[in-house]
Amino acid sequence: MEITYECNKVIVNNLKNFNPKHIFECGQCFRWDLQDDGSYTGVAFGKILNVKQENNSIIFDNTNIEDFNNIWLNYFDLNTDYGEIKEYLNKNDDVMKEATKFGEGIRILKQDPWETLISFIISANNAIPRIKKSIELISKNFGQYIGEYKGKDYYKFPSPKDIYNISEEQLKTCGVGYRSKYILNTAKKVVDEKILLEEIKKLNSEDCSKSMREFAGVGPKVANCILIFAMEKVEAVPVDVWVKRVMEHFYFHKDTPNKKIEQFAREKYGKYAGYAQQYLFYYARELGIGKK
DNA sequence: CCCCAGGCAGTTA
DNA sequence: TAACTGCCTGGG
Repeated sequence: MEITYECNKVIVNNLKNFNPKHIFECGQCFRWDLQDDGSYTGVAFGKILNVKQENNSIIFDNTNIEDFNNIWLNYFDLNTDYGEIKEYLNKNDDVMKEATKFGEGIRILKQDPWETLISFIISANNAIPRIKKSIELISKNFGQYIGEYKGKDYYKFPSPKDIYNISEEQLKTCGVGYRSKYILNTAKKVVDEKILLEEIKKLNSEDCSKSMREFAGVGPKVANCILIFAMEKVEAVPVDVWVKRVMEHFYFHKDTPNKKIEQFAREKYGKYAGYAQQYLFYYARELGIGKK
């Protein structure tokens, strides 16, 4: 990995295991949008960034050295060796060999806990395009304006206090439906009880999950998503319909309870079970594996 | 028109 | 503690 700096952009050469499409379309994030030139523009930690792959380079546009080192290096998990992870997962597992080849450039983003908490409450029983639309509207309507990039305005994801101060009716205009109650309750709980998600992040996997499930609208699957995508618990295995389908298709050959699938994955893939889940999810969803 | 989507909470037995 | 059911919304 060689990093060079130019005016308003950071270029990383020879970065292995990094593919913007795989990263942004593997279901872990909702605020990155594909542009006409094949790049992705998104907002994270209050900053607008554009990511483009060109030959052997990844170009991070609209940023500088400080932000790259302080935010993006960690956000994109650039110090983790995904080659080693894949090697570990692929051992004695032909399905995983295919899945890691298919989503070779996946990286688990280290996202903001609050934004991830609300985003995955919205994700329950919902479709990705609609989740994205709701989060965009919530940010636009209730988040702080950041600036414009290539003719489009961008907004921060609203803070707990920002959401605390809005009504259920206002929130429903963002298309979240019955989840509005959960979102408002969660904002109220965080503000009133002065909950520090960064402290919860320090807990072990089990306690962290327990804490998250105290929020309305957070069950086992959503909690595991928050754990892996924001709490750095890379052994967490969210079992959604796609992971359920792919696991039943390749390993169980029959209808299996989600809990059993989670347990199986954690035993089979150990400390990297969360990564395994992510490769399997992307593989299954893109190819429609197990879909009736 | 009907169907369902990356689950959850609330209610039964 | 497992099984069952309704649920906002909008695109196919």
